Amino acid sequence: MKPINLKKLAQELNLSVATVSRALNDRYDISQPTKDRVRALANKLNYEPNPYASSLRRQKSKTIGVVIPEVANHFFSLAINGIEEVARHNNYHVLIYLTHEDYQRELAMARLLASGRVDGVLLSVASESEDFGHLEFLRERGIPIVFFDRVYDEMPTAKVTTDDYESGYRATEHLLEAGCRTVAHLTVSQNLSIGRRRKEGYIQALTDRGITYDESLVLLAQETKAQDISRIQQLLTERPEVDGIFASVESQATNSYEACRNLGRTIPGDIKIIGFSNLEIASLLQPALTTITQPAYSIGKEAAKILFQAISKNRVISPAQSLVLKSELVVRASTLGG
Amino acid sequence: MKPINLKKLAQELNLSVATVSRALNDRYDISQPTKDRVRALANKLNYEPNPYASSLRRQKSKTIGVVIPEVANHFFSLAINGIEEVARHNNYHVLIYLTHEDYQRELAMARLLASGRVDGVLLSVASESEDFGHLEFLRERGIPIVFFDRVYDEMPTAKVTTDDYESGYRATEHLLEAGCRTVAHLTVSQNLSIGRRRKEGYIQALTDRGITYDESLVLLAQETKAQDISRIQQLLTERPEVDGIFASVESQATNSYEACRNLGRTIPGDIKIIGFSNLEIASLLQPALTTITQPAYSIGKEAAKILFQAISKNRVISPAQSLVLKSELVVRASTLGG
DNA sequence: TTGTAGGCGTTATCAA
DNA sequence: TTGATAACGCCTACAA
Repeated sequence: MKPINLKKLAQELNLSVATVSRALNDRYDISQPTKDRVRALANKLNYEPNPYASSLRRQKSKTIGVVIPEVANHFFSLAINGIEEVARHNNYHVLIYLTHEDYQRELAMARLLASGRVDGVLLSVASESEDFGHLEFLRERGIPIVFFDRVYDEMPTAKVTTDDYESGYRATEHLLEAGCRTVAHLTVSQNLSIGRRRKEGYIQALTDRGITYDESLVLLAQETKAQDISRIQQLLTERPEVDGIFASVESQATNSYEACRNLGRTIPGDIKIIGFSNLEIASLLQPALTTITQPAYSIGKEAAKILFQAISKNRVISPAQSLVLKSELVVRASTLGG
Repeated sequence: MKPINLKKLAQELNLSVATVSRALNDRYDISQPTKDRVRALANKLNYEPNPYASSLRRQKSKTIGVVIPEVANHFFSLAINGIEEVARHNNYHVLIYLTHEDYQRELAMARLLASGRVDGVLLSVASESEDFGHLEFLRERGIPIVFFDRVYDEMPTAKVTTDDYESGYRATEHLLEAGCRTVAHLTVSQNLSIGRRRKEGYIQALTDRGITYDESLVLLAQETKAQDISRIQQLLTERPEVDGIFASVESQATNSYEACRNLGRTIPGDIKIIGFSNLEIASLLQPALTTITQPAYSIGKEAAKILFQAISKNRVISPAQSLVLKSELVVRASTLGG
């Protein structure tokens, strides 16, 4: 069955297509009786306007694009929740794109989005990303972009992030105060803003306590989980003095647990662990994991709000609209004692 | 800057719009030199065709809709990974809709999708759902639907599910073999196919061992996590003989952990727990959680494949295309001993 | 091999 | 208050 369209409604009602369209859009220049008649029939026939015809004519897609590295990750899925809520509230649709941390895919997706398919983009950059020419291209095409969590610092648009530097500092400080002397740092690509800032906080916290920063204690996440675990084990073996681990991403915290278990190291006895994490069940781990928890849902929500402001007012987004939300340190058993 | 369109390319090249269009679509009736010229300019100007104009004309949206109860859930986010992979492979875009288990939202989303916005729908039903008239409506409009995991049994279309009955049976059997005498069952709305089947497996496993099914040992998930935990505690307190819990959804397994902790019950000593779960870190819990793990990624992938077959061949989907994948029982510490 | 013209369904402009 | 018409950008008969 073909979907019903304006023409059919108009025929049935002996009205012009234009009148039917205006009636359905509740225009002031259509009489109430006509509106009622039109709406009655539209309801009866389950009329739904063709969104693409409408988009073409109005030059509005009523759709936003969300580009993220992955979805099987608590941080991003909570952020999507926030985004979806705001989008629905604005009667917008949400297209989702996963880069899988691949810069080439991010490039390709930017191209796809430059065609008018979306009215705006929310993006968290892939760790392999290099520059942001592809995103400048989007902006030139008039498509506003708001970054969340992982940003290109230099790009002049709004970014919704957390206090990564401070959180990195606090995490490290917390380990040191718990009695750690040698703190390893597991982080992500230093191309990423979050990777750099969290590490800077780590370094500063060490420095403030007179500990020299030792680059060989820093590990970057690899391709696979198995690789990561094995490299952590290698580090812990080669550097037996390591008694604290600050993981910059959730996966590296749990990888550290596995590495410790494999090596027979106890947590927090031998090694204390803290990690950025949005795991709901951090408290059920053995031992319960001390976390830096980001307000993931709010990040998504606020980023979307900024985007929709720009879309509805048709204004360029200014970097001044950026927001920095606070993460929370939740102390649990994995950093106890000392 | 306005996006470039066919007309501008045509002007620049002194060709007709039609020729440019055909050249870009690599039609046989355009000379190679012309194709080369057109492509060169299109590349230079970063031309991207307007997808909505194209959709309108071709009556194809190159987009599918994914409707799920929530995204902050390992099962669904892994399924999305599978779906996205297949979609990208087919050069399709993915719209995502979250019902938050609300039937009204599922209704509203079905309406939105009936307008030609998508060429097909992948759906996992909301627990509050009642009937599927809204989805039949979609099908009548020519939009194919494939269900995954949570299905409307009666609707004549393909469903990709897991062996829920058998898994429920095995989970219960496993607890009994580990020495449990009184097994509680935490499940979801019995409107849901998965809720019913898993419970049937539970009942049958009990019956086969001569244990009478006791309805008061079955708890349905509530609105909030706090409510769920408190009801589990209430059950464990009123029925101190309960020595095993079979949780039909991930959240209820971890809720059970919290309830036991709050009551000072030890796992697996006092109570053994098994749960459906896609938690990667089930093994890091205290104690490690025995799980029934669904092939979430494959479920998403297979469901998407069936959908794209129907879309590309323009054929109605038959229930005969349904697939039942196997879940895996992974025994860990939470059901040890006996 | 290329161009002309019409239409996909909707909305905006102008006229009645 | 309503109708006729053109246009959004693209694709495809049909014509040349």
